[in-house]
Amino acid sequence: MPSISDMIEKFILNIVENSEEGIIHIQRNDLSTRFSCVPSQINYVIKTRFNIERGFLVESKRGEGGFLKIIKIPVIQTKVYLDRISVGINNYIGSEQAKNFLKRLVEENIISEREMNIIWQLLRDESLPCDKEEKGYQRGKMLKNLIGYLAKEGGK
Amino acid sequence: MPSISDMIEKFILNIVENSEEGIIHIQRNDLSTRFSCVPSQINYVIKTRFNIERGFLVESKRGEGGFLKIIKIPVIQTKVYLDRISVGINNYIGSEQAKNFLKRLVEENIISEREMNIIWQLLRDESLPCDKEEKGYQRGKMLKNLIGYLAKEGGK
DNA sequence: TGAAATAAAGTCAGAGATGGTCAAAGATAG
DNA sequence: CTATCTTTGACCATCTCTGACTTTATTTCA
Repeated sequence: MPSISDMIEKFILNIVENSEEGIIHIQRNDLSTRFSCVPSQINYVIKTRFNIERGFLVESKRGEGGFLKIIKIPVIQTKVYLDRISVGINNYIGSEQAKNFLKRLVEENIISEREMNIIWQLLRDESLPCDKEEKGYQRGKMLKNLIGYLAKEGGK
Repeated sequence: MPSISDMIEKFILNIVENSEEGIIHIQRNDLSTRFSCVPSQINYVIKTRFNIERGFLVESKRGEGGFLKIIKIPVIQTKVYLDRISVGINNYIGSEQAKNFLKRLVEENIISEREMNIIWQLLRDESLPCDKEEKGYQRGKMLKNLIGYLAKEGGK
């Protein structure tokens, strides 16, 4: 017996697969009404099924005209990057580890030197004014979303 | 479904883009009548979409013959622009404000579209898992460091 | 000429419309 | 029986829309 979350997943997946660009906009309240569940269950589905590891990027907007934007990215490519930086969910990424990862991306022609420098400016210690633990956690999130984008756009 | 504000934005943008000098005069009441909204919603659109971060100046006149004058700021020297927006970056930077800065950097030819997307992945809400106040503070730091780098390296 | 009327535009706080987070309770698989 | 997955609801954050009140400029007319 599939759970409601499974059905919601299928529903969204179907829309994504049938979209031109692999990019769709949906509304959280629409979905929760359609499946007679609380709105936050949609967040649960997003978090567990439409994450980077499964090959999706998600952005959203609140207020009138709000939406969830779900972007499908090539999951194989993503997995390769994720494995390489060894970032599991919620993993800590130190600044050295991040720098090394970026350097490898440059060596492999996935990002340019300049892009590496730009990224570095955003995730070096001085740009994250919080304690060490949190810095690492944030770098993890930041790099995951970056990886998602790179997997979708390809190297440059 | 785009919000009314989004449609008003598009409408104004279209007029600006099709103007000779990037300078237009419109009337607040005209717009609010056309879009069946209260006049103050036009102020809201102006404030959130035609602000300095996005590269616009707005002047106005009240009374008989009143108008809104919307000016698209022309591209200027990279260094001058970076110095200028550096001043605008205070402690707290919301995600919309950050996005506006980035869009403008693209228009100024200081960063590429791809670089904008990369940067966006690193400072959007979903990449900064902390509370609101801290997100804003961190974006400020991140952007300051980024601008410092760009000022040194020059546009691309 | 100067006060009153008229015709814009500006401000701001609050209501409305979405989406997000988190922890606890409930369900299920091994 | 226990670990994991799902469901729920209370509370939070963000974006948009509205209306009452204010400010400024022009016109009218005594």
